[in-house]
Amino acid sequence: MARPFIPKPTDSELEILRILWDRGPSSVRDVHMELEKSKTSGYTTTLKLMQIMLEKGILTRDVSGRNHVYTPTLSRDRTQQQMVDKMISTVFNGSPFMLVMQALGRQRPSPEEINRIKSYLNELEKDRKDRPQEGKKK
Amino acid sequence: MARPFIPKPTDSELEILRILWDRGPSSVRDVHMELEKSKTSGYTTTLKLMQIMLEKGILTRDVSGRNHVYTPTLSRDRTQQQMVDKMISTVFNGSPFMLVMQALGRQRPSPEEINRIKSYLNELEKDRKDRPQEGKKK
DNA sequence: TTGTAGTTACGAATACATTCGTATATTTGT
DNA sequence: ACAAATATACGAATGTATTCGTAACTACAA
Repeated sequence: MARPFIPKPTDSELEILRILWDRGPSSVRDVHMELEKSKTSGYTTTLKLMQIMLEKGILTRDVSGRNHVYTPTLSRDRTQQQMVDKMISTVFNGSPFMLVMQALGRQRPSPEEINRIKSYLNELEKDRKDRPQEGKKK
Repeated sequence: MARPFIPKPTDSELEILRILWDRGPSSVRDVHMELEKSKTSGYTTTLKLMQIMLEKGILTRDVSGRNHVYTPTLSRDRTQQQMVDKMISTVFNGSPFMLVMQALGRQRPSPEEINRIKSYLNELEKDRKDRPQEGKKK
């Protein structure tokens, strides 16, 4: 049941993951009610998708109760990492920098966000000077 | 032949696009020779894929010469925009800021890149003060 | 206990992606 | 002009994603 690696989720599967990340562990019914707001497919379709995601190792489930409760195997953060990495290597020629510039250009960040990015950049600089080799801080 | 909209490229199609963006307009032979370095599939597979991409409107081609020469319909930059937008809305809860932070955390940017990001942020701030409504500058 | 509502399991239809074999067409060297 | 080499076009097999109908199961109320 433990898989060698978890395959990349499809677009439909990502919609379900998004709901589970937002809501926390949920039943098929819960997910489907949320999904209905943007899609027209039926309940058994949602069920089947989640069963397949279970097979793939994308979800785990708790079978003990009245109805099954599903949870994503990977955190949103972890999945973001994987997708960003893949995107950088395929579309951005391996340059995270280009992705950052592109994302900044998409929608203007708020003044507060700008400041948070700046202070993060400062930390990176400081870090680099302090410990040219290591990666960790604090 | 003009399509209402160009569909999102698949992973295989992205590999071909990457080559075309790097090389510029190319024949199937050119693309396939490049593709062979990382894949094992045959020449006619590459051909078929590029024909399908033509059908979808992802590529255009020049048929006048000895062999057909294909060109991406959308620039790398334009495609990057679309993919970044989609990613932000599906995985990053609609927040470009989160994507920026994630990308910065992936691989340490060089000091020069840090400076370029900073000066771009400064421009954004300046822009905002000068013209709180408009988007364009210069 | 039996029916009803709500659930999960399963099989199958459809659509799209990927792959290749083979047929057809075109260029070029002799 | 002909053969060999190289191109494109086409059809079909295979695999995966998406969808749903229907069967089987479960809890609960009457």
